[in-house]
Amino acid sequence: MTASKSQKKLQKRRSIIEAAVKVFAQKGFYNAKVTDVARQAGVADGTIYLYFKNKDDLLISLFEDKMELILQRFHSRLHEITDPLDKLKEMIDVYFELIEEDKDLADVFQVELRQSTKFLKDYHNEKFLNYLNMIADIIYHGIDYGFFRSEVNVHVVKIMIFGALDELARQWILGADDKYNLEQAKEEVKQILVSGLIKF
Amino acid sequence: MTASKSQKKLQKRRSIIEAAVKVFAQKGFYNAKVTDVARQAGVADGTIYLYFKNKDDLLISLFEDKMELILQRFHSRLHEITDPLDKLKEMIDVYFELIEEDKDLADVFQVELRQSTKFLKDYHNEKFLNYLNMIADIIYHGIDYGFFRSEVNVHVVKIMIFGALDELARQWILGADDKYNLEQAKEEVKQILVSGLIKF
Amino acid sequence: MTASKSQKKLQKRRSIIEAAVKVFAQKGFYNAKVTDVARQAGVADGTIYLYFKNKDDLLISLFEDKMELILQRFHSRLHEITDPLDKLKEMIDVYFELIEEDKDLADVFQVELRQSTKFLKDYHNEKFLNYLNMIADIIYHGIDYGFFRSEVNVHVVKIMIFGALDELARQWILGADDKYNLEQAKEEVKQILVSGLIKF
Amino acid sequence: MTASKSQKKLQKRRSIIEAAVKVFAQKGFYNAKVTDVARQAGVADGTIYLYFKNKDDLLISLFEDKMELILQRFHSRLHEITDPLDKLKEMIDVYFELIEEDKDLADVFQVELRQSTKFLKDYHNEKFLNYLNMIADIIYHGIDYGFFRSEVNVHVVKIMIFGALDELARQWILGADDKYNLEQAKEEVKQILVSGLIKF
DNA sequence: AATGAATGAGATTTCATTCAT
DNA sequence: CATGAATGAAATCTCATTCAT
Repeated sequence: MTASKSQKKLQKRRSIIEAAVKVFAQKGFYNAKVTDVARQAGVADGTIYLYFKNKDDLLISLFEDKMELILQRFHSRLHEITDPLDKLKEMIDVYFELIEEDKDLADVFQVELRQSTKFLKDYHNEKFLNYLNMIADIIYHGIDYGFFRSEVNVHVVKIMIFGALDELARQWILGADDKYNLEQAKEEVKQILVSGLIKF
Repeated sequence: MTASKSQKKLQKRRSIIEAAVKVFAQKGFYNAKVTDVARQAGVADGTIYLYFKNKDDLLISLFEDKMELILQRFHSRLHEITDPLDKLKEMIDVYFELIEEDKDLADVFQVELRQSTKFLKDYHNEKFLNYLNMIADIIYHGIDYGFFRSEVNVHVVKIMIFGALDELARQWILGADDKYNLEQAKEEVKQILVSGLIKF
Repeated sequence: MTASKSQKKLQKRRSIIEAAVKVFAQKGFYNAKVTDVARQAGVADGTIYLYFKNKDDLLISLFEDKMELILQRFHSRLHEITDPLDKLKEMIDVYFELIEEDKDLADVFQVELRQSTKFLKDYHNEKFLNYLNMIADIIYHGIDYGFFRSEVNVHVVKIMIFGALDELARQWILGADDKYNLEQAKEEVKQILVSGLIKF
Repeated sequence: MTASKSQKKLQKRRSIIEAAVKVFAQKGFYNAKVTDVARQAGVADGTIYLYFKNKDDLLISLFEDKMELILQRFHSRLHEITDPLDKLKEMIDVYFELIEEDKDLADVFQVELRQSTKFLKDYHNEKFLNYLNMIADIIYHGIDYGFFRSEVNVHVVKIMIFGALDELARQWILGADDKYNLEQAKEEVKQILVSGLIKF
């Protein structure tokens, strides 16, 4: 009984987060009203506060929950690949898949995630660091296997890669231009990164 | 007389923008109050509204004015360089110089501007496109001179480069980690991009 | 339950309108602060905005609600009278009764409503037209019964009558002079109008 | 020299009042901004305050100046007429002439004048009383000459007449209906008032 | 647990008025 | 005398959060 209750609670918590993703993506965190999220989730305003401490907490929880899922996805798709180049390429594929799959979620990646870093200086953004480290691990793996230049500054490169992918995604989402599709972007990025990292 | 008058007006406009950069960087756009900006600029609240339509307009004006200066800086530093690799490298140098020179401005560009829905979505961002095109021109120049692979998808690459630089800057500004200094980042980025673009 | 709920809402809406009548009459629409109305109604400032879109809407709603009641009063008092002269006289009696009963409401109608440009010009005033038409109907009735001159320009006369009553009410309310009481005014008006309209 | 200076001053004062009439008529006193009046008058904002103590004073001055002119007009047109009926009819003619001549001025009569009565309770509206008394004098004159019923309550009737004319003017100005022209209204009013007042 | 009406602090913005030029 | 940029008090309205039902 307690189990089913907590099951139900989790369910509702999730549906509020889902609503928040949608609303925050559409209006931005600051312009989104708690009422908007409540209406989207089909609950009363007050109900939000039974599941989250306040609006800020909702953003953080949203971020953590979603990031968790994303990290799982990366892990499950990458952990069996041993070839370093394949691993890097697969990571890029998974990234663009995620973007294509859920534009709203992508927006969370693009904008809210950014904010949250600063937003709460105290809040230590562990999930995001895990994400960056996953990229770092791919590079380290490539260096260990002798595919990538050993003098690569992994810390810098992981940020570079994240930034590059991120910005391509943003431009695609904003639809500011239709001069490229994600497929082309994907291939070009792979090409540049592989050439940039590989040892001759 | 008219000249000195409009000179004075421009002066004040500029000082309000300078104040806004400082305040927005410190508190974030949404948490910064118009009063804060006014106090920082040493003017009355109402004065802000003699120079800007509203708070959003202040942010956008800030962006446009500053971007203008930045583009000028890039132009004056790059237009005489003909060697494609030097041109790319110099662009990266200028970029990081700008970041180092004015951390507050960098913060507003990197973080606060991303938060303004209006800015991101509604506002048609000509100055930003000019910036991206400047990067594109450097690549085209390299291709023309036969230094870069001719099949490079310039449109994708310019976004990649922008994103990579941007993210490195943001991470540095947020000071999330002090595992790298800008000097290291600069060199690593040059290395990767040159290797990634160059024709063998 | 839904009924009692909406009952309660209506109750509060009404009490806000009642408070607005009092406050607007006392300070004038433009000088009255929303806070004043809220305090008078015993609610928080924000509550006003749960029931009315804005301050203007409060004034318009006040007018519509009250006018509705007034029209009902006229109707219930006049509809059974068939003698045209009695009908005209009763209308005048009811009018002055209303004024005497609620001086504050009268003031808002006579003075404050005139100030709201929006109200006077933009707002299409159906309720007010109903009111004028009620007067017109009384005249038509008198003409049909052969009591009033058949060549009377009803459209002009209804406005005249409205204006005359209205101004008498206003002067009485403003208390600019205490040279007459409503009773005297009532009789004089009846006398003049009847003599003015009657067929010999 | 002092004379010509004060001549000039009067000129400018008058032009500011003229501007105020236009602006207040268009926007209403409360919605009109001092800047609007200044621009309309072709002077700087601050200049207004060289001629009037404040915005309220501008309204009062406007009212007094205009009322003065109006009273002069009535006087010059009525003082030579001795026949009471002609006098009453001429007054009505002059009234509608004034309305037709200057719609903006009419609006001042219709709306702003109203406000001013309450607007400043302290301010004793002498000019307006003069106006009402002019009407009263016409009635007294008619009674003295034995044309009008001697028991007429002049105080009430003067207000009635003012109200009736006023409302007809307002309805015509607002153009709410084009069901009557001023000519028709004029004749109807004369007819009713004469029949209402006359002694048999 | 859920609701949603009510709260009230607080932010943006306006505009009458002043005063240095 | 005239100007108009600057002021800053003050008002409307919003919205995160609470709490009685």
